[in-house]
Amino acid sequence: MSDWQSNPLAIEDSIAYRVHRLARLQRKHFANLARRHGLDLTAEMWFILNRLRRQDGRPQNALGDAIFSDRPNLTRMFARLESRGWIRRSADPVDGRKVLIWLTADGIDVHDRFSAVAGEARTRLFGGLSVEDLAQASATLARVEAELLKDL
Amino acid sequence: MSDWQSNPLAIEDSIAYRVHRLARLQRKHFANLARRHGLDLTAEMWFILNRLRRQDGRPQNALGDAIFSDRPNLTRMFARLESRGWIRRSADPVDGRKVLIWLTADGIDVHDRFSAVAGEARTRLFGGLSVEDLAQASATLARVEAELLKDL
DNA sequence: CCATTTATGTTGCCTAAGCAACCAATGCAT
DNA sequence: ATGCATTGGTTGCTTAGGCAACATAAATGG
Repeated sequence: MSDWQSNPLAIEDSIAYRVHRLARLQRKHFANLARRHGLDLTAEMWFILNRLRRQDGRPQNALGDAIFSDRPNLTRMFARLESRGWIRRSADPVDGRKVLIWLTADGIDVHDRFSAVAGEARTRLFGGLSVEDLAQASATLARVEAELLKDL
Repeated sequence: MSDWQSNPLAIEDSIAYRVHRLARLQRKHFANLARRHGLDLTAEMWFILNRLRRQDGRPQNALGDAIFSDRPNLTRMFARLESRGWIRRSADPVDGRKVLIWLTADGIDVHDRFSAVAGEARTRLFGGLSVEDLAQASATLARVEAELLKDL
């Protein structure tokens, strides 16, 4: 008997579906939030800006770790950020293969202005949950993530 | 003090990042699994096939509920499934606006053959976790989802 | 030192998703 | 019954992501 018939729980309640939906809802929510603040900024761009705000002047390849973005994706992402004027690229004087990424003044400004808004949104979304619940959920997801990484 | 400086936890550990990464890893994992079984099948297609296996002959619009897919997306998704020969579309004799979606014999075959594989993968990914942990994580995510839906 | 391998980035082609605009069919309200 | 709003679907434009192929620079090994 296959479980699309026998599963007493709707498959929509499974973690896999939930994660899928949640990722899209987050993305949408973030974009709307930014739009309401007059910014054409996506969640992914925000991840990158966050990363760069902590440390820039690094080759593209070293900046995708937070979101496991692959090289083609990073190339295009940085092209978009550059077209918005938030980053600039420079050749690595030491290694001719590398392209170093720097936040521009505009990029820093966008990050710092939107930082408060993002913080409020986080509070609104996660503030109602206990620290224990969040930690437990995060730990469970981390274990699934580890399992997924095993198999690529 | 903004939290990109003060947060003691790496932002990569936050639920938002985790959900984002996990969704992509799931998607990748599923596609690889299908490829290894000789199928050009994505997780999203699988969600739809699952939905149709439970009930087909319904208008497109009624079939996106499981993943909250919007109409343009469904149109294109069904076009891809149709090009693979797994579904067919027919005009609704009662309401000229609607397009009814049906699984073909091939679609049913793909679903039923891959169902076992998907089940094994699920066991591998989630089998190591206790039912309580999974339920708790799912409940926590459901609450975040509810919060996201409030704000659109 | 030269040939081969590796590292980095880019491009092309595909799927997925969101948004806005549009079309056609239906329903509704006066 | 006609005009108007609503519904269902499609198309175009955009971002994001995965994969394969490619170009160039650097490292490595004989």
